Amino acid sequence: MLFSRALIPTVKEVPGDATNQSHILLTRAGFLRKVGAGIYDFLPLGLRVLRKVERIVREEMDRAGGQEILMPVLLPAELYKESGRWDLYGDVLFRLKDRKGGDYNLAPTHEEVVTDIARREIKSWRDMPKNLYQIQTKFRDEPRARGGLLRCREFIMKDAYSFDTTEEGAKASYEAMRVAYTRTFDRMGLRYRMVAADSGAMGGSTSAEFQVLADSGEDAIVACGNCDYAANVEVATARTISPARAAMATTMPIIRLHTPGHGTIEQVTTLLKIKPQDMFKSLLYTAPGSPDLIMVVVRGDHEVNELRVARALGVAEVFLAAEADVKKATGADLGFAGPVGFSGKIIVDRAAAAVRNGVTGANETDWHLGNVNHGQNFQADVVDVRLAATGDPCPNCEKGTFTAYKGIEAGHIFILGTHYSAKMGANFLDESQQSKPVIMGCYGIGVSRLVATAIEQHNDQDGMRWPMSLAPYQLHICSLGKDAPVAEAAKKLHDELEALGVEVLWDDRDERPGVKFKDADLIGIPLRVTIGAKGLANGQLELKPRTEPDPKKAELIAVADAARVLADRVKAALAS
RNA sequence: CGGGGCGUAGCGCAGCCUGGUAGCGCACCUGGUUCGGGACCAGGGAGUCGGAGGUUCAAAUCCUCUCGCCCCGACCA
Repeated sequence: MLFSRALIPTVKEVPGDATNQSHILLTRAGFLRKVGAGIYDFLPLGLRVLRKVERIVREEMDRAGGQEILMPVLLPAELYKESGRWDLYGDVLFRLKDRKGGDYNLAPTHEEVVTDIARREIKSWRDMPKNLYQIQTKFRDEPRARGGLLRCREFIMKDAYSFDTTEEGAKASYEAMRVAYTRTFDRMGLRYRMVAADSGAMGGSTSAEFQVLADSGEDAIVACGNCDYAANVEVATARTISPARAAMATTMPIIRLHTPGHGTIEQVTTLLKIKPQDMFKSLLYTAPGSPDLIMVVVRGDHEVNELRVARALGVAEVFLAAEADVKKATGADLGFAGPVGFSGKIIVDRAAAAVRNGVTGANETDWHLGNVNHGQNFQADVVDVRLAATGDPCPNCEKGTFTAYKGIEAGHIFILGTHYSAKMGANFLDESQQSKPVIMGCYGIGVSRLVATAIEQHNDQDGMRWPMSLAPYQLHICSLGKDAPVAEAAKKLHDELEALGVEVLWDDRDERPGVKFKDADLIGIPLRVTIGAKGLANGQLELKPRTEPDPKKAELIAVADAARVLADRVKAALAS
């Protein structure tokens, strides 16, 4: 491809609304343009990367026994009404009406549609196992689209669905997908962890997320330094160290502490010269169906795991109470809530329950209490409700400790069981002529999100650094100056490489060298070839990998057999 | 959903407080000089100031409504 003919609108200025590297670089390098909130154009280079991601995903799904299908995005509401998600999905579901006033929605995912296929086409135990997948656009009206391609309202996803006759079969299907995902992300050169995850509203028994490690990620995960255990903090078990210590300390009589204007943990610890782990942090939550606020108490240095709070209360989710409600329930301003004397239900985390002679809010503005002890000064249900964090002991091997990471969820695999098949009547006849619901699994990969995710892990101050497997082109030729021999040599090399099956971008523009080098670094094609008049006079051209930080460091290659040598380099990089 | 902020040329922004001829940088076009890490000089084109209504002799500027967009938060009470 000739740069002069391509649409590659690079810009020097950082887009005003971009906050993360992938969004900034995709925009600056001319891969992506914003159309609306969470809605984007893929320009030629961006689409080429997207296609590379799709190709790898497709190859690995096919290898694992999947069959590709294509389901519609526009869905009659009946399907989602049948599964109950027409109501459950709430505002996230894009809804519309046709000219007759009939209800429709845009598909946020396709369990209902694929289950509809299954109930019509999969009738016998002989028809299974099956694995159907598609690469298709999804629509979700996110409360807040953000991060460029990382969280969009319209995005491209690979979703696969497995159908089995038995639990064991479903587990085998799940395992095949796990292996396929590992291969997929390995081929993309990503650093990731497979982590235990919440099955959430999906209602399945087994699920795991593939989290690509990146500081810009929205998800928090913890991983053991000693064994393979890794989990989303939502589900990680945070164990408490030596509860025996608590029993040893003698309790002291409660005291009142004047803390005017000091409401936060940080302010109180500074004022009283104590450590956060000697404080009780009290948060108030509302739960659907419960008129009263629930107080959750964790140690001052810990965070509340809201998912676990919800589980402990037997509800789907809980919400932090509004400021006005907190004042009403405690009689004090924010920052001075505490369990002593609180009349409502209290849940205390196991670690907080072990705190002896701790400090907490007095439910009176500008006052705290000292020497507070669970069991003596307040009663509460003891439940593990805190988030796991760095340094916590691993519950799996009991030797290692957790390290916390930020991750971008790139894939999620579930065993769904009969959640949808039972509800929608996707049944089959087994060998003994009994009708049973098929056992399903579902497996997603965020295809368009991966384009951005790869950049989050592969960039530097000059631009993107694509792995060969995802690069929009494999080799970038910069021809410098206007000398006819240089242009001729570049054209010859370009044509020869294309004939050898190499994807080449030749910067043939009438631009100064600096402009070409800056654009080449920004676009981030893994191999760059420079052809200049001086080198050409010696029969040489220069090869520089994008990952080489020294701009002057380049390998000299004889022009005579450059095409063959370079094609071999590309092949080698693809194979590694 | 709560809080904050922004909509002015293709992009990034100033001007608004204190109403009076719409500006800067990048990009773009023309000519010239340059040419191995985002050149320089000269000239030029390009904007219903998000939209609607109002106040006023006069509105980008003040008021009301509305649409769009961004950030923070959905936590440390």
